Amino acid sequence: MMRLPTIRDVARKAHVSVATVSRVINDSPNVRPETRQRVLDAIEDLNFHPNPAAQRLSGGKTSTIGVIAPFFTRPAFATRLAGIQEILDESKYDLVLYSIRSLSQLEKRLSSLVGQNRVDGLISISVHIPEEMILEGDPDLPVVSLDDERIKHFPSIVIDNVYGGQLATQYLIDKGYTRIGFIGDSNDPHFNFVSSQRRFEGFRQALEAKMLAFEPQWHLFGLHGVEQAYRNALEIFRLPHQPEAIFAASDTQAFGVLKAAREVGLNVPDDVAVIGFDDIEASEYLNLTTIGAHLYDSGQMSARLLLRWLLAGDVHPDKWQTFLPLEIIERHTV
Amino acid sequence: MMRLPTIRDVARKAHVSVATVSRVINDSPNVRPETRQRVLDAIEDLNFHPNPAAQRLSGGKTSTIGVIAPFFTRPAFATRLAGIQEILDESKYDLVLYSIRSLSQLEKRLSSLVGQNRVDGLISISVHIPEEMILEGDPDLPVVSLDDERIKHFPSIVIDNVYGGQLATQYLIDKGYTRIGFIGDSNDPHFNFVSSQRRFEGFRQALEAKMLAFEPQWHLFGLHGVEQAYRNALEIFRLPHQPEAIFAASDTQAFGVLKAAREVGLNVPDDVAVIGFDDIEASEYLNLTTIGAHLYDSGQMSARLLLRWLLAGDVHPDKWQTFLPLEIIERHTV
DNA sequence: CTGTTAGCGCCTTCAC
DNA sequence: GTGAAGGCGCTAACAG
Repeated sequence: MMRLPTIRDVARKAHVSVATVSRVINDSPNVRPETRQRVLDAIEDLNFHPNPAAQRLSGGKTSTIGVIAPFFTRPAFATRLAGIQEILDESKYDLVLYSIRSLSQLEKRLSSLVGQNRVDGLISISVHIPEEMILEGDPDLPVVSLDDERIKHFPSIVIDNVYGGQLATQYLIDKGYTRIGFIGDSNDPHFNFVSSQRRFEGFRQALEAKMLAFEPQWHLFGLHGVEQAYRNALEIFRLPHQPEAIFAASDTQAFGVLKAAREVGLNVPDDVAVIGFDDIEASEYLNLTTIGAHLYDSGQMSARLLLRWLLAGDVHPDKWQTFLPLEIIERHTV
Repeated sequence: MMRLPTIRDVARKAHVSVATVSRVINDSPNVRPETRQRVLDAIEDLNFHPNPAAQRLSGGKTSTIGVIAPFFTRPAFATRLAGIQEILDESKYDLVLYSIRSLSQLEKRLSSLVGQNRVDGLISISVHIPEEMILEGDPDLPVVSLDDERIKHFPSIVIDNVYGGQLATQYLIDKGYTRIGFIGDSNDPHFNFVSSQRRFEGFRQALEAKMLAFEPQWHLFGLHGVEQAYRNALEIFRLPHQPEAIFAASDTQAFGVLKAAREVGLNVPDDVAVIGFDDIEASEYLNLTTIGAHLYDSGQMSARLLLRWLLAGDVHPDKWQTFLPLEIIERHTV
């Protein structure tokens, strides 16, 4: 197995200097068309590809974008990642995946990244990155935040969770339900996610606006996941005085509610209506009525934003914070 | 923003040569403990991290593992990827994600990878990589294949789909069902996946072994996905003479069957039983009885295998092909 | 055990 | 428009 061709081999073959070859590789303008063509031919003949490591070392750029995601905790993340992937795939950037399982791991990962010139840019999905670490350690690093309302110093793509909570609740109200329960997250131990709380806020506001009953025993919180939601829903369903509809802070939790309803023999939506939030893939299978959060699109948006930043050198102020459109996906659980 | 410290800065500070610093970085044995410590201290003081690009260029290694996956087509892939991620996360290797959408894109991607020294190793999920491309272009590239029965020249982690098909079918038979239908994939236009066909083969064998009815109109094939499976199942359910149970080649398709059953008012499992294959996450939400294929674990296994290969220089013959254990996950649809 | 030195492959002034 | 030469940060002989 022989040595890969280098820029020098190309230069020799095309009877030019390495500098010229470098120029055509980086399509610098100052090359006569015919020499350029000669070089191109040589490149073709030799099946030459510039060595990325050398380009990185010499140019100071990595052609790499890091994506930080709390991978395993929720299905929505994979969908967003897929959206990012699709966009980066068409670019010259490699996508390297950093998956984290806790805030402390996030910090570790960040300190191994920040100021080390390992990536040209970063996208963080859902986790709230410690902004000071970046501002202090590598203030010029382009970072785009996806799905974190709390971010301050970086451009972001966010869900208006309060509004989303109102939207879901209002939808239930419009459908004629007046006794509405809520199943959401207790404080998240690993990442301090707050979306559930914000959605609950929207829920309350919508009820208040209509002066509807707000029964504490109808609002239960637990660790995120099907299981906890299932248990909490069971508890609610065993109440003597039950709600007619339940708003779950996420689709996953809505599945738990559905499971509980099935178990106690409650028919959905006739006996109890259920609406979720996110519109993950499985929701379609389950015919879950939910709030669509454009997961895949938002991944694409974040990648496009970062790419433009990398290209233009800065981000247009209009794009600093963009709210995702939210929409009701009507299926069969309401 | 000042220059990052280099190996030279460390050398100066520790009063040694760069070679020595390099030695302690790569923990080479030939360094006196006290000098090593001195170097370590200097590294610590300067917060020095070796520049990966330089290491790659100089050492000829990339510290990068490429993962090739048909990302968007099926949920099972994301789960496997997550397993890989977890293992690589603990290693020094970066995981760069290559997602492909067709066989032709796979070839393009491969030719940009093979022989270009861009990755130290490759894991391919579910897609059948054109082995000659690698054998000819970069015979020393470590490649591990995950979930592709057809692979010949590389170590692999595979599902025995025929056996799995038998297992599912046998389970149905044991439960007393004798009239069993099948919903699977027609020929896959993008990737030539064959798992569905193999599972069908197992299905047939199990029926034959028990001399059970094999009704062509009970076996329908379509593009992979909920929708097609749903349509096909509807068709079957409208037959005058219906099966009592249906084996779907994947969980996703089983969801389509469930949806169809609900729609025509068939109760599962009383009127019709349904078993799937894979045990993806959503299956738990849906209480789907299925064949568990250890998706996450298999991702981990493939990563461990590749890591060992990278470390040891070769793979132990015993590990050349490992079949995943398959198990019946009993839930509520049978 | 430690230091010197020559690359790794490419980019980028700076001359011409 | 093109070439020569230095350097990016690190590793790997080769000496000593």
